[in-house]
Amino acid sequence: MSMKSLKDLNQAQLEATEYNEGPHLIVAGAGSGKTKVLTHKIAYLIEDGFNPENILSLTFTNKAANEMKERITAMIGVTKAKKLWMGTFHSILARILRTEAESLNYKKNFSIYDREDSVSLVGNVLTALNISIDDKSSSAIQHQISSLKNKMILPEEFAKFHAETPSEKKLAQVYTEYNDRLFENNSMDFDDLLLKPIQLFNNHQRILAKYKKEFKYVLVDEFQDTNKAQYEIIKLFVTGRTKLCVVGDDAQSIYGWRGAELENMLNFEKDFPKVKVFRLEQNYRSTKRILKAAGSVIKNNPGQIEKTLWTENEDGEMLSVLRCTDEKDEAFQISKQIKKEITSKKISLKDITILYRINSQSRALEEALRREKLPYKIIGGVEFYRRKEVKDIVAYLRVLANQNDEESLLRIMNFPQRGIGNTSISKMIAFARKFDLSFYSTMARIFEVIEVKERIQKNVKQFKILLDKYIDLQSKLSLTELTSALIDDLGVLKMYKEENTVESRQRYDNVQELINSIADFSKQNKGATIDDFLSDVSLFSGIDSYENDDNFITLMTIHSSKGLEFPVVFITGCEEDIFPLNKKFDSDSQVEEERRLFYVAVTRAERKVILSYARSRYRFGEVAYQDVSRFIGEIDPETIKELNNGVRKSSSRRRRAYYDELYQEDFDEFDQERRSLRVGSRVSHEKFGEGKILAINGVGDSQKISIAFEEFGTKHLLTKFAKLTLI
DNA sequence: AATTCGTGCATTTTT
DNA sequence: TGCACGAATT
Repeated sequence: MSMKSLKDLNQAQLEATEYNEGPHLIVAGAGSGKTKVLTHKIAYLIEDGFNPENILSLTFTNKAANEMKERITAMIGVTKAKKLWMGTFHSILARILRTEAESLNYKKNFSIYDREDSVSLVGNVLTALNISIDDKSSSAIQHQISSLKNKMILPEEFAKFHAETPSEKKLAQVYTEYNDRLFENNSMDFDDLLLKPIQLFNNHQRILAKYKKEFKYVLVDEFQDTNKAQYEIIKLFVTGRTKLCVVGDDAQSIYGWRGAELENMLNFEKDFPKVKVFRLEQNYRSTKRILKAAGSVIKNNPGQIEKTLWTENEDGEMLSVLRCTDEKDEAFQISKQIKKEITSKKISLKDITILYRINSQSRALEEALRREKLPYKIIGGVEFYRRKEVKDIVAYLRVLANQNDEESLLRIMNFPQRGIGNTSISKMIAFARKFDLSFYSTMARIFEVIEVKERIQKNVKQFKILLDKYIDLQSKLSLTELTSALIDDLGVLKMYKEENTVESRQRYDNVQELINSIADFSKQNKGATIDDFLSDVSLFSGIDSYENDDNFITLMTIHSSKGLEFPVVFITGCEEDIFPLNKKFDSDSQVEEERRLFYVAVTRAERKVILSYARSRYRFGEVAYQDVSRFIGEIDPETIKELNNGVRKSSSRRRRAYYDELYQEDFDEFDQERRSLRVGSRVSHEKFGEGKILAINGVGDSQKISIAFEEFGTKHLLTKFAKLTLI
């Protein structure tokens, strides 16, 4: 072993790093250093003489890929590191697809539709076919289509073998048309980026052979989250001679809803005989208490890969629970706790994260943090590249790159307003379909579309001239110059400035920011084309932009938090119907996935976990009364305590600033209830008579209470059944 | 064709 | 609650 750096690996990590024979699976528990193993493995291989361009390393987020690239660059230098094939499944395959597009009868400048684009295309298809399916939204139908694609069921197969009921038959029709339109638009959706390569490789053995020869070592991170198509691709690349290393944790599989098949991991040993399995079980992140709590919850899931996560870290603090009246109170109490943490314990804001199950929970939290003047950053939510003004400009770039991209073209027809309304557009679409033309070609022949008013025909003509000018300029200007000139020509900045509202100023800034980000991209990626930039934009996700440099509290969904760690973690909304979500309709397997999500949330924490739940919450426009999450009940009572006994009284003046009188009543009632449960209170029990509370352990239904009764001695009772009255 | 107003509906999670 | 979409109005 030549590398010094291998010294800081533990025995299990070292064995996994050094093993480079046949297919192997590394079962890596939370915080067990799997990224370290992956990066060391790659660096070690290259030092050993392996060609970096023969290594394919696949991750799920760009962020994970970038992080690995950085670490490897630090170890082996930028020249070699740059040659690695390293990225998300989607971005690597998009790259391959651009190279091989012709073999699929696509042009290499194809557009990539994100979810929003796909939904809008589905909407257009529904209108065109004049179909509705059980009153489902286009977004629901898009999701169904996406699920089919994830299972690798193509339109023909679905129509032939799976579509039986009338709704299914209609779905088949929509699915078929949707896919045809994608092809005509020279566009692919996210799922196509996985499906098309499979088609490509199956139909062109020579192309497959080329990549098989290239990829001599394939590494896959977050293997538990691969779907059927991704697994298929891995299998295509890997033959007897290829080396394959997959890393994952079945306990952290949280993308079942997106088609991830945990079975890929559980059955890995069946698909690849003579597989060698390594386990990373030592956790370096969390305290003993946190691991115990997380373990006590996840053990309620059957059928896991056997492993025991342990740590040499200290016991640590108890996990704590904040019981709150409603979502506003929850946000307020969390702010209070944060202030306490930063003043008393030298914890800075960037050490703290607030996690939630659904994005809509962030609103109340944001409001409270703003009021308390606590700086925060939201990861995900409405992302920069998904904002209307940004998407509008991006749509222009897409049309410049790919004139067949009808979705983008329709988006900008009347942006900025040039008097081409829906009526005229519908007429043009009708014309295009009738003569089997693309929308763009129809624009060239606008004077033949006699249904459109003459004045508007001229506007269309003008618009076409503008587009052609920039299509031509593409080859003469840099991407940054092109975009700046275009934005200038469109006059959008001027438009936003003149509007001069809070919103328009924001839009102004965002468009400026887009120009900056293009300049930045061009600098980072010398020689990159407009297609490269557009690929990047489509495949960008909120978490990719996360950097923990500035001093902010981080807010995000639990899904986004995967792979990250923070000293202090707040897990909010621990209520039935939020977390786990939709308990009424959930199958066991869905609850199990929610439980794994809970496990992910808890194991993000290094030192402290604070769970919160609200007794009531505004949902669907009305107050819903919430039950405590079953997951809180599953946590080992020895690791958890309630935090906010008596918090309310001292803060009543503060509270008034937050709540109207209606809430006030509720609080006082709540105080009464809390007071009866305090340690030291005297209580009376039906059978055992009077006594004094010695201790309260746990929360919710599993809460236990110890009482020293005068005549019957000390008893440990479940609070739920004890029927105690305060004396 | 654009603006304004009102109704109804929605909430997972994301590459 | 608040957003998106459709009808009504200018």
